[in-house]
Amino acid sequence: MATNQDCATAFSQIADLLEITGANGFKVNAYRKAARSCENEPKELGKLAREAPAELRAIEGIGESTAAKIVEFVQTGQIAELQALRLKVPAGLPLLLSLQGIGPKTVKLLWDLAHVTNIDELRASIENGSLATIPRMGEKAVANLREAVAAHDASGSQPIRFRLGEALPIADAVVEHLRTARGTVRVAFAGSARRGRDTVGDLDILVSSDDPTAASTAFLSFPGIKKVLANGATKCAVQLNSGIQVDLRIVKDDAFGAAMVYFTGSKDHNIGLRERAIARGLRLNEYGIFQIAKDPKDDSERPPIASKSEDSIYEALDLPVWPPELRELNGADLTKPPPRLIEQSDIRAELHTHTTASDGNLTIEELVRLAKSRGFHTIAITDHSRASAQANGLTVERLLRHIDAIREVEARVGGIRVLAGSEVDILADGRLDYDDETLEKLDVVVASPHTALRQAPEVATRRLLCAIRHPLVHILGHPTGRIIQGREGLSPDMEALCNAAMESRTALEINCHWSRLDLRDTHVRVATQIGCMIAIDCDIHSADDADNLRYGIATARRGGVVAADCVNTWNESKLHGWLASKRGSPRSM
DNA sequence: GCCGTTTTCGGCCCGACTGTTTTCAGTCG
Repeated sequence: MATNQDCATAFSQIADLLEITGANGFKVNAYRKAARSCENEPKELGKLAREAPAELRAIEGIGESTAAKIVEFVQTGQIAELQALRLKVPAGLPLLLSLQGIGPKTVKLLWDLAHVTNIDELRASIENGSLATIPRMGEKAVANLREAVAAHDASGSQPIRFRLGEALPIADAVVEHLRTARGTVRVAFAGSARRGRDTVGDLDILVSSDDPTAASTAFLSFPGIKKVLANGATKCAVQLNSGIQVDLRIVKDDAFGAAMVYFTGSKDHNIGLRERAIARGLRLNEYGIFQIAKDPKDDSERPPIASKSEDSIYEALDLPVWPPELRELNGADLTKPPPRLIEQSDIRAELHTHTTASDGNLTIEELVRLAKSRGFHTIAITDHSRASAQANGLTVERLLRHIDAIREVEARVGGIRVLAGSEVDILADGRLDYDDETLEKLDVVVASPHTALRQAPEVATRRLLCAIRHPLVHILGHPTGRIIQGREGLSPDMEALCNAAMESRTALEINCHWSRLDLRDTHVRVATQIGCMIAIDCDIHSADDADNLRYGIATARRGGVVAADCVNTWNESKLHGWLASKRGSPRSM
């Protein structure tokens, strides 16, 4: 079955092959845009193609031809045009596009004039000197190619992406490093890190300065630089020892807002803004919004209509200000005011934590004091159930003693509600790991899948529906069990899960750990559109885990979550009222 | 190939840096 990612990959491949064969650039871009649309589409394309193919056309960037290709792909497992292109172009050539500094023109040049058809032949032609004989291949160009091939040999062909929790601390450190440079006025990170994507390809840092040389010098003194990729008057790029690329742009402070819009992206959002500017006789670039001169020969400089702040750019285009996390390609009407998204400061409770009783390294009391220090009114202690033996899951007897210990700490510490809960395994067949009699003794039940994470989608859907509809379950924990760059996890029918969660008043978790972020952004979008309750929890095993909240919030914002949707933002009485509503007789305080 | 608040045809975001060339092509974001 063709997944959304499969469709995206197929369109990307068509774009690569067209590009190498010298096809029209706009056609290539159209396929690239179609690929991004497939990747970002929350609905299952396979299901749409079978049940409502006409709806494919409603997706931004999908037209008559690409819609037909999706249907063809779903029905036959292949796309004739892609097959035909593969016959025309040697199989090893598209890989060359992934090398740093090599684009389609160079690949075609290598193919036509040096008869290079794969990376091994490229390596050979570099070493035997034959490459240097073709046009535009000077000493430096050949040296750069040699380095690009070496980098590919070292890291493999997959472009390296960094998980948000790995990238943001580096972005913070670079920003901090530049803040003290002479002449620095404002400094911030932009790009996909600012948009809160679960992985990022590189970091974009923006600085406004009245001394650009001081700014770039400071940047190049950041510790751990492996290689300087570019070093110009307004733009620098380096690769750090960790492999991540960091780009710096330096602008005058007057242009900081326009530059932030530009470098935050996404690309498609920027194009949308530019098209709107053009329709109004304006021009938008990273320096501001400008009136287009009536006389094309008139190149005198005019001051921008707007440039200083991001808000001013949106205002000048008669648009509401879009939060970075929603500046993606999702067919959104830019004129429609975006929701007021949840913020980290809205969170008042943590409902998923582990102590030394299972696999955490904090005691109950340490966890409670941590939650109190964050100003929370409630914390739930939810150690693993017995099936998670590798995590020292609690037997029923241990659980009962644990509940007593939790009550004792709550009374002793005071000033915060401490809930006795459990993260109960959802067994492969959908049953829960404790019987109902045991579950009824708990204030909060988080039900999560930990094993059998390669089940077929239909089986996984049935399994998770059992847990969602179980009358004693409050929260479905990390619903797919994915580990970013580690394992795919389950692929349940998310719409079915969300509809059931809505009916049963069960919350769906966004697990904040940056290796999980599960639910992922596209799933959250489905959930908010249906109106589900969302739980945003740090799954705390150690004190540091509490700091992962920012990643969960970013994912929630990308999915359009507003504070009211999220049970962790509710005040004490509303939260406890909901928890108790799934119990016969609520515990009295 | 996609798309439409001038358009169903004729547009399609825009600028910086690098390297190879003497005015620009290619890549990148």
